[in-house]
Amino acid sequence: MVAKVKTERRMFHNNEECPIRNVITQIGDKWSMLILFALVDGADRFNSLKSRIVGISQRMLTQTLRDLEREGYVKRTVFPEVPARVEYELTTMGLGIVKPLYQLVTWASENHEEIKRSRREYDEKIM
Amino acid sequence: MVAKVKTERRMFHNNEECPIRNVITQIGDKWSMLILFALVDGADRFNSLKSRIVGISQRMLTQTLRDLEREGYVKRTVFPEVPARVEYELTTMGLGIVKPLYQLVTWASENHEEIKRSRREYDEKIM
DNA sequence: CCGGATCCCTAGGGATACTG
DNA sequence: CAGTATCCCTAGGGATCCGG
Repeated sequence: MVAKVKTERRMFHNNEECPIRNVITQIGDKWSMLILFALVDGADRFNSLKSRIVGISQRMLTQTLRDLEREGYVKRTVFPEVPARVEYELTTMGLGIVKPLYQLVTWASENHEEIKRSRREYDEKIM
Repeated sequence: MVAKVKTERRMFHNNEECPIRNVITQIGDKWSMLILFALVDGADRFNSLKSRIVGISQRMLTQTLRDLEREGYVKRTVFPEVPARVEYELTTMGLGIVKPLYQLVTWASENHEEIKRSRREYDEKIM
């Protein structure tokens, strides 16, 4: 069986003490995973990321990159050129978390048709 | 190498077409994962879940359970007794998604000290 | 016991305009 | 180019009270 995530059938709840919430809360936001995946193939610059991650605003790209940097997933490098050039790349830990995330994405890809079907079915029952 | 999640270096963005966002958005909320994990060992009743998942409100437990049911992860069974008794259990698909989620949780458990360290370091640099 | 219905408040996040 | 700073609006979610 899989490892326990609870204490005596009592679930963690405090963000500080619960690794699940503590880690997933950050990655679970709107853009973090997409940015991590966008960096898997190697370093990239701000505006390149912005155009590749369709729909993200400048504000959220900056902010999420800062958060990912703070968590230790992303390394930010400023090249003192004119105009400024900034590159972002995954750290070892960033590459580390991407692996289990891919497991999830793979599962999601394989099952999201079934999930959409389940949603439709549920919604029909309600109405 | 891992499977691509992008199209020609262009990331998915639309929730309808992007399995990542489409699936993760749902379980990425505040309580879904905790509820799924709470049901791994078998079916459980509403109030039992409520006391085991410390900190969850009645409102959010109900709502999240409904969402999980709609996604197809959880089956809800009402026993026509007095007082009413309702049991929730994982479906096959619910058990399915728990596996990759555990990969993530395991990773999180192993790395969240390192992450907390990274946060402290980052915050010190800023101030 | 298991919720549904309300009220309310905050954090997340979009749009836009401005800088080194 | 790579941000910062504002404004603003909505969705998430807590607290509380009511009902089958």
